[in-house]
Amino acid sequence: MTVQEALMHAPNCGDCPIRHRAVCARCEADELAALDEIKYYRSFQAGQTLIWSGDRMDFVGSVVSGLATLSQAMEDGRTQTVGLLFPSDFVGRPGRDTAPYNVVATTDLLMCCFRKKAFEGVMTRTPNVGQRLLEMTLDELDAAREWMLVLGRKTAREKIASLLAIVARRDASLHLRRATGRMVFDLPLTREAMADYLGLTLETVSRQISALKRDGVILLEGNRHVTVPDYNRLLEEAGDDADGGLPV
Amino acid sequence: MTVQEALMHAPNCGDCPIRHRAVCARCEADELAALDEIKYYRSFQAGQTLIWSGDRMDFVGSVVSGLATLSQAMEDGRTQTVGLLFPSDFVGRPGRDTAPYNVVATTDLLMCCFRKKAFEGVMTRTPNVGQRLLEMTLDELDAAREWMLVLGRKTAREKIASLLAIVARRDASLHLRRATGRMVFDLPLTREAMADYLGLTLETVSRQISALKRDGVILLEGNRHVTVPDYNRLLEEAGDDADGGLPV
DNA sequence: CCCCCACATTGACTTAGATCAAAGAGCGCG
DNA sequence: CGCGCTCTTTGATCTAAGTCAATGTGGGGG
Repeated sequence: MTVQEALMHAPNCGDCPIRHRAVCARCEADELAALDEIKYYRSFQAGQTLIWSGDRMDFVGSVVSGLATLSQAMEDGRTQTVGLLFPSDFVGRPGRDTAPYNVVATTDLLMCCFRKKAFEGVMTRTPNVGQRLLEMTLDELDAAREWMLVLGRKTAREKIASLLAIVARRDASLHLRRATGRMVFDLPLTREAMADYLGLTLETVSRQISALKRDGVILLEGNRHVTVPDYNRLLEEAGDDADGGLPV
Repeated sequence: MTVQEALMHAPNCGDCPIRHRAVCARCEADELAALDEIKYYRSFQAGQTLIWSGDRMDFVGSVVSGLATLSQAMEDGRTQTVGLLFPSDFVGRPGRDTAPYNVVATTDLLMCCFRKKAFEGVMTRTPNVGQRLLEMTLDELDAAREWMLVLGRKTAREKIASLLAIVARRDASLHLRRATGRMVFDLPLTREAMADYLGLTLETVSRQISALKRDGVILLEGNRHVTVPDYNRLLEEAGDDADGGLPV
């Protein structure tokens, strides 16, 4: 039985893999109980769109496992991914009722959801949820601004390295490891999804990944399985100073 | 006596030009009094750096008049502006004590400041301040993501048009007008500052402004004074649908 | 087991914007 | 009032990344 199945069938906040990082991280036992009462799990398949921009949003929730993207499109079809939603990240906005972005699962995805109305109720009654949400929102704002530097000023090679560094860091954090030295992880994105996040074409993504492989910055096994022999080298390639960007 | 001088000498929250949009917007009389007691004004000259990235931040505050930029730099000198701070926008983050970005005045600037400790105290006691701050932070997150689309996917011409549209919109909002039809305003940024926000070089900014002028999308008097004959035309040039981007 | 099909790579060529270089133009100060 | 400084415009050339076009490839279903 996978973690997903376990949670779908016998959900228990105490055992939840994102308990210590999600919107509920600061909750006391009674607050957790209030959330527990209104929560429900939903799973989505890779490629599925959870929410369309402009849709009425009647739930909010946390990513438990898998990866989703937030994206924006122009009328002519140009697309920009504006955020990656890793496990523990929060989806939705209490107080707004139409979704400003498309939310798309790029891998199979498990979400811990709350009806929006009910969540808003809990939020007004339990300050720890609202405070944690403010904190997470401020972190997301930092991440968005960090990414503005990537989009506005970095070269294609630096962009790829920056994305790999983020995925490596979040993967490590999920396994309670520090981001350092040799790291191994799976890329939860296709080349096209990477291009959409990096403001590049998929051809350029492919070429730069080949170049990083050629130069020994990364090793690939298949298209998705990545080994980074030296995380600091990767950060250098990303144009970050070696202690690197945002703290997790 | 200018608004600035009036505020410096006889500050009164009731008369404040940003009272209805700033972090204090939702405050009741008693909450306002609490903020009033700990507030003080500071003014800065165009070009002055208010805060250096990495500095200890011991105050937070609101822009009352003028414009500041938030920017990030790479070691090799590449710079990206990650946010514009218009009147009513908030600077600083309760709960963090080192500044993540440079804050630079691009025009003469008046700020309504609070010592961070004192502000944090007010925040825990008056829910309306914290809630308003969450709301403003979520709006800033939307703005940052909107800008990611601009940086990642728009052409130089569309980028310039997008920036002009934002400045026009914020200027209108400050004067309690709707953004529509003919609009006249001053650009609070040099070509270089525009380039830093748009992920372009200043030469490209200059060329594209000349092109927009040639095509009648804007009229210029001197380098800073802009007339937009038709705001919807500008939005089209920005690649936005005509009802346009973020609500103010 | 092997065939498909979506995903990925690679190559040849084009182009938007960067870079390098040289004039203009507004304005604050002596 | 005109000197000098900063900001801006414009031109010529270069280049990173985009576009168009084949060609590989690996993993899930028949």
